[in-house]
Amino acid sequence: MADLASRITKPAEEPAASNTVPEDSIEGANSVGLVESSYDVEVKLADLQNDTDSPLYSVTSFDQLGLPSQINDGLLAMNFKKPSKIQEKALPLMISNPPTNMIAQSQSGTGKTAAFVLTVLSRVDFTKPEQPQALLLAPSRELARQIQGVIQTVGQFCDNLKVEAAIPGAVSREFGVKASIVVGTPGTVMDLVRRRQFDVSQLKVLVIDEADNMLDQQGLGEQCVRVKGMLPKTIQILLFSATFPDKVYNFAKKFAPNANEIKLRHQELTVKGISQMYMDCPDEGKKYDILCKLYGLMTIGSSVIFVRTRESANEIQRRMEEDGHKVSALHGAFEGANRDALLDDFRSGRSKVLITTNVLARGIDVSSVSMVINYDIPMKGAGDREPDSETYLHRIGRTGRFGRVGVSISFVYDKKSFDALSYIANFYGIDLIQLSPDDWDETEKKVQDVIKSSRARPEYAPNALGN
DNA sequence: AAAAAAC
Repeated sequence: MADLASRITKPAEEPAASNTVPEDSIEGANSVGLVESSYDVEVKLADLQNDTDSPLYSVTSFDQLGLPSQINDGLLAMNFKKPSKIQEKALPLMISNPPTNMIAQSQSGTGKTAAFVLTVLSRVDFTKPEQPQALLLAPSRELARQIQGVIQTVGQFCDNLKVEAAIPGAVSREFGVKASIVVGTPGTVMDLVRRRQFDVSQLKVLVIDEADNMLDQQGLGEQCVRVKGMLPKTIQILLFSATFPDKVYNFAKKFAPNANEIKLRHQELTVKGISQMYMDCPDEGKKYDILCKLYGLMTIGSSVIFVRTRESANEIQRRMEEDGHKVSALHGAFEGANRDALLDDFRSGRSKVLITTNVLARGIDVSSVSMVINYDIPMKGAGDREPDSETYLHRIGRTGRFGRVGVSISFVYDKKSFDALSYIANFYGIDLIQLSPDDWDETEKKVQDVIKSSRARPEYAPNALGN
C-alpha cells in the first residue's frame, strides 16, 4: 500500500496545499480582482474563415465586440467587466459573419457559458420574441435550467427576450414553445419537434454544452444526431466542454464541420485553485465514518459529495441525517419539481451539503462550493473497468470557480481505488495531497488552510447566475 | 455491476 500511495503523493517537503493561486500564474485580474490562471490555448481557424469581417481574432474587452448596448448592460449587471481567456479567443470568432462553427475547450469555471450565451444573444432578432432562433442542449435538467437563468440575467435589458426550458414538464402542452431561445435536454426537444410544438425552421444557432458527454454517451449521442438532422442545414453549431477525449473529438469535427477550434493539452486542464487531496481509508466500511468526521469542514462553505449510484446517495443521506447531520440528496430518480427545489435550496445556501450522482458532475455553478468529495472514484461504464478521468475533472470543477479556491477529497480504500486515482493523477500530470484518517489535526489544517484563504476572495465574484 | 435522457 505504501508504494502505491507514494505514486500519487506529494513529497513530504512540499507545502501541504497552496492557499492561493500561485503568483507566477497570475495573468491578469478579471472583473472583480480574482485571478485567472494563465494557460495556452491552441486556436485553429477553419479553412473558410473570412477574416475581413472579423479583424479581431482576440479581444481584451467586451466593448471591442460591438455588441448591442442592452447586452453590455447585462454584462455589467453580472459584474463581468473583462473577458476571460476563452471569452477573448472564442467570442470574436463565434459572433463574426458569416457564422462559423466552433469547437471550444476551456477549464471548468472559466466562463464558457457566458461565451456561448453572448453569441446566442447577438444572433437573436428580438422583434420576433416567439419565433425560436437559438437552441441550446445540455445533458441534465439542472444544467439546462442554469443556462436558462444565465441567458435571462445577461439578457435582462433586451426587450422582449423570451427563453424557454425544453425539459420534462416545462413547456405548455397546449401552446408549445413560444420563445426565441430554447434551452433543453435532447429527449424533450425531440419530443416537442415531433409533436410539432417546437418550430425549428428558423433556428440560426445550435449550442451543445458538455459536448463530449452529449455526443459520446449511449442514447444521448444518437438523440443529438437526430435533433441536428431536424434542424436547418445552415445552422451555426457551437460545441463546448472542458474535456474532449480524442475519439469524441474526431466525431465532434464531423458533427460541426469546418469549425474553428480552441484546444487545450490535458496537462493544462486542471484548475490551479483547486487543491486536490485524497483520503487514505482503511477499508470501505470506514468511508462512511470518515465522511461524517469531515462534516464540520464541509460546512465551512458548501460541499458536494459524489457517489456512484442513486441508492447509495439515498442510503448515505438517510444515515447521516439519523446521525444528526443536515444533508440533502439529489439524483435523477426524483421528480422534476423536487429536483428543482433541492438545487435551489443548495444555491441559496439553505442546504449546504448535497450528496449526488453524476447528474450534477457537469456544469453546475454554485460559487459557495468550497469542497467536493469523491466518495466513490468515478469509473467508466457499468463494468467499472476504466477510471473516468473526464468525470473526475468535471466533478472537482464544481469548486474553484472563477479564480476561487477549493478542495477536492477523493476516497480510496483498496488497491483498485488507489490504482484508479493514480491513473487519473498521472493522466493530468498532477500530484495529490495525502490525508490520513489517523491524524485528524493535520487533515483539518490542510483543508482549512485552503478553504479559509477564500476569505481573501471577494464574495461578490460572479457565478453563472450573476450572484 | 451506472447515470443521464421522452411520453
